[in-house]
Parts: sequence; structure tokens; C-alpha cells
Amino acid sequence: MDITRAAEGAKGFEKVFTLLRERLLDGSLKPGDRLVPERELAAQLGVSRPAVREALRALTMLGVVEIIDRIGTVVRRPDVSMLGYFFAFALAQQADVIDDVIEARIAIECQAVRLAAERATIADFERLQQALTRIAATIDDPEAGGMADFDFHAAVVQAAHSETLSVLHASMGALLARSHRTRRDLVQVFGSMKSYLIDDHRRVFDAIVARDPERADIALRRHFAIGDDYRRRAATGQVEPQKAGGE
Amino acid sequence: MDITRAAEGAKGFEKVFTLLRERLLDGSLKPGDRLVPERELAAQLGVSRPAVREALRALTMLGVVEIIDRIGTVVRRPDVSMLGYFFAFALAQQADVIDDVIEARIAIECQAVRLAAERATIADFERLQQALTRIAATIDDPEAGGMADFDFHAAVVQAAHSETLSVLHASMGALLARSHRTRRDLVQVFGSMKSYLIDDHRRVFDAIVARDPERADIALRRHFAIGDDYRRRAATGQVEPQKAGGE
DNA sequence: GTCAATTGTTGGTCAGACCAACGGCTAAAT
DNA sequence: ATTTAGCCGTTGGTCTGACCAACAATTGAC
Repeated sequence: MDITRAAEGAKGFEKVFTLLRERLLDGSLKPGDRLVPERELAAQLGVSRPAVREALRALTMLGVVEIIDRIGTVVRRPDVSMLGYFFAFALAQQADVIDDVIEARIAIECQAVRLAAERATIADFERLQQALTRIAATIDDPEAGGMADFDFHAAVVQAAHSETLSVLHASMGALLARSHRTRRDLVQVFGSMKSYLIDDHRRVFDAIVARDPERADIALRRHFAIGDDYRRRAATGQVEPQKAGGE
Repeated sequence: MDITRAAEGAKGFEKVFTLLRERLLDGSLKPGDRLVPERELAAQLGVSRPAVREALRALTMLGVVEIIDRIGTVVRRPDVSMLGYFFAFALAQQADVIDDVIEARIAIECQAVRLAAERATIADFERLQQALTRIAATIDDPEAGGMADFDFHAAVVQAAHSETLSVLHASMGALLARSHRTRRDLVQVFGSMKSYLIDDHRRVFDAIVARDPERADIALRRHFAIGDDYRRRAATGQVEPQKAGGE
């Protein structure tokens, strides 16, 4: 492993981090690979060992490496659970990032639902059907209901058979699950949400089964729009949304 | 700032990280706050300064603090830029399935073009217009043309005014730029690509200007589909695509 | 009051030492 | 010959103490 071509001009932490980042991004370092020991890496790069440690710790936070005591540092597939930390901090600091990410998830799911309509397998239909059943069974339980809603959406993304979309969706998973959970709290405020939750998810499922990407996309977008409406009205103190009973 | 209640039993990095995480999550530390100097924090916690540095560096990667040289460490509000690092690594691992990533980009861009149709500013229109001009001017230059194509798509994503979509798109940026570059090589095989490239991009632009999200989405999807058609025919040795000249 | 020099402060980095906990190797016992 | 016990090497985790760079603040001279 030729690892001595360091970043120009940099030293210490920056030198190590930049070089490892490049090796990871260009594929020289792959999941499962073990880095040379810290002392050796420090010697090769002409930096101090604490600088190496800082860089490795930083990469650990991104989930791309794992420092194993007395074994060494191992490259791993980026671990979406690390993003749980990020979202927890974002929530605690009331950062704008939360709504931005939740909005952007529409891109992932709406494209996924189109692909699902084209590619879903029997196993996918079964998983979606089970998720639908669970949504209905948990309609009065916000905790389990939130999870059931999230599971349905995750099943849609899985049915798309796109590894990239799955990774992106999983990276937002912690945030989306929380969002679904919060949405479910509104069921006690708006009785009409019960039929909304069951019927809308069913509509999405039916469009996937019908192999109709356009219809699936439209059904899912409508689902998001009405969900946002419920949220808006809860925030503004309005009672039942006017469109809830309509088509 | 009472910061000495450390995590039970832990020491070194773990002790510092855990304690700071708690302070950040419980609101004791807020954006704008400045932590005590590293030396003092190390003394208060009874750990070494490198341990403090590792913990601070870890929190830096999560975007919750910023280490400012000779000033100190300041708490900040997390923003989406941290996600960019994560996505870049996650997508780099997908590099073996480049087509999967290229396909998934449709999710990002098609949602972005919808939002662009709703949110684009005058400055966005100007940037898109310039990109269009550059596409036409570079029609016979694969290198510059690939970049011009990518710039148009990036401008669409920017016009969506969604940080998360921008970050996601940037994470794929290198792959997409290369894909556009490769596509431009096909111009020499298929003369009809010239009008395709100019007209299709113009159609997308017009739909954005018309503030018509549906039409923009449809135009961009058609653009991708025809682009894929060219690519397929090049791979299978066919000459001009039959639909190229039609509506 | 202004300017220059000095001092203090903070993060960035380094060198070297020690500790804990394994795994591997070697020598002794059976 | 085989098994067991002890020792050594290795690696990450942590610590101490020192030095450097680059400012800002303070002090003294004019």
C-alpha cells in the first residue's frame, strides 16, 4: 500500500485526513482493508502520532473507518447510524437542516416509487402488504404506528432495487422515522387521519401493483402534500382540514 | 459553565466526547458559545490535551463545533455540509455500480427541477441561460461540452433552493461530470445529438421559466430517456436512433 | 495621543514515555 | 511428540512536557 503521497503543503491532521480521504474516495482503500499501524503511518507521513489519531477519529465519526483496540484501523462501509448523532445534534440545536432533509426525501421516495412500479418482485409486494397491514393494526398507537409508516416507505424504496437510493434513504432513516412518529401524534387531533393513513398508503401500493409509475408517483406526492397539510393545520390551530374528506 | 461532571468511568477521548455531547444535547452549550481553552478543559476533566483534541475534532466532523485557530472552539448550528462528506464516501463505495448512481441522480434532479419551477430567482434564470449558451457554444467540444452540460444540471439543482438536494448532487458531481463528458463523445457518432442537447435543455429551461413543475419534470425525464437511448444504440452499434427526429 | 515592542494566549504539532490487552512464539513439562 | 505455561512483541489508548505560529492586548517611550 503506497500511502506516502501526501497532500501538498499540509501537515499534521490536515495532511493525514486529506490523504486518507483521497485514498478512500478513489478506491485505493476498500471496506475490509486494514490501515498500517498508527506509528508507522505517522512515520511514513512525517507527522506526529496524535495528528494521525485526530484524523482517524475524524474518519471514525463519518463511519468510514473503525478503530479497533490493539488490532488497528479497518475500513468499513459508511455506516448510516453515525448520522443519528448528526440528526440528534441538529434537532437539539433546532437547525434548519431538519425540514430541508425531510423535504429532500421526496426526491428519493418519488423516484423509488416509480422504479418500484417497474421492478417490484413478489417478495416486495409481500413486504409492502405486510407493512400496510401493520399500518392499519397500529392506527391508534403513535409509537408503533410511526414505525409501521416508516417501514412502508422503506419497503417502497427497497422495491426500487436501486442500491444508491436505498443508501440515501437509510441515511435519512433516523430523521424520517421520527417524522412519521410525530405525524402519528396528530391522529388524536384529526380523526380523519386514520382513513388518510390507510387509504393513501393503499393507493400507493395499488399503483405499484398495477405497474403504473406515473400513478404511483402522483399518489405518493399527494400523500406527502396532505400530510404536510395536517401538519400545517396542527401548527396553526385549525381543526379538520377541509380537503380531508374529499377525493 | 459547569463542565466538570464527566461521564462515569470513562477517560480520555470517551470522557470528553460524552460530556460535550450531553452538554450540546441538553442545551447547556448553544450555538455561539465558546468552550474553555483546551488546556483548561483537559485540566478540569483530568485528561490529556490530545484526548481533548480528539474529541473536539470528532465533534467538528459532526458540524456542531468549529475549532478556530488561536481563538478557541465555538459551538455552531449543524448544517447540511456535514452530510456532504458522508454522502461522498457512501457514494464512492457505490462506484463499482456507477450506473446505479447515475440512475439515482434522476431522483435528485427531477425533484430539483420541480422545485426550481416554483422557486427559481432572476439570478437562477440568468445562470441557467448562461449555461444554455455555453452548451450551444461547446457543441463540438466534448471536454468543454461535458462541463457545460453538467453546469446546466447543477444550475437546475441550485435553483431548487434545497440545501440537501444540492449536497446530494455535489456528492455525485464527479461521476455525473464524467458521464456528461462521455455522452458528449457520442456527438461524433450521432449528428442528431446536437439538436437534442440544445433543444432538450432549452425545453427544461422554458418549463422552469413558465413555473410549470410537471412540465419541467416531464421534459427532464424525457431528456434522460433519450440520452439513455443514444447510449444504448452506441453500445449496440446502431446508427441514428429512430425517434431522434420526432416529437 | 500614537506607535513600537513585549507579553500572554490559544490552537497546532511534536517527541517520548507508559499502560492494557491481546496473540504468537518458545521453552519446559508430561 | 504433544500440551501447557510464560514471556515477548504489537497495537491502540493515554499521558507529560515542550515548542511553534499568529494573533490581541498591554506597556512604555516619544
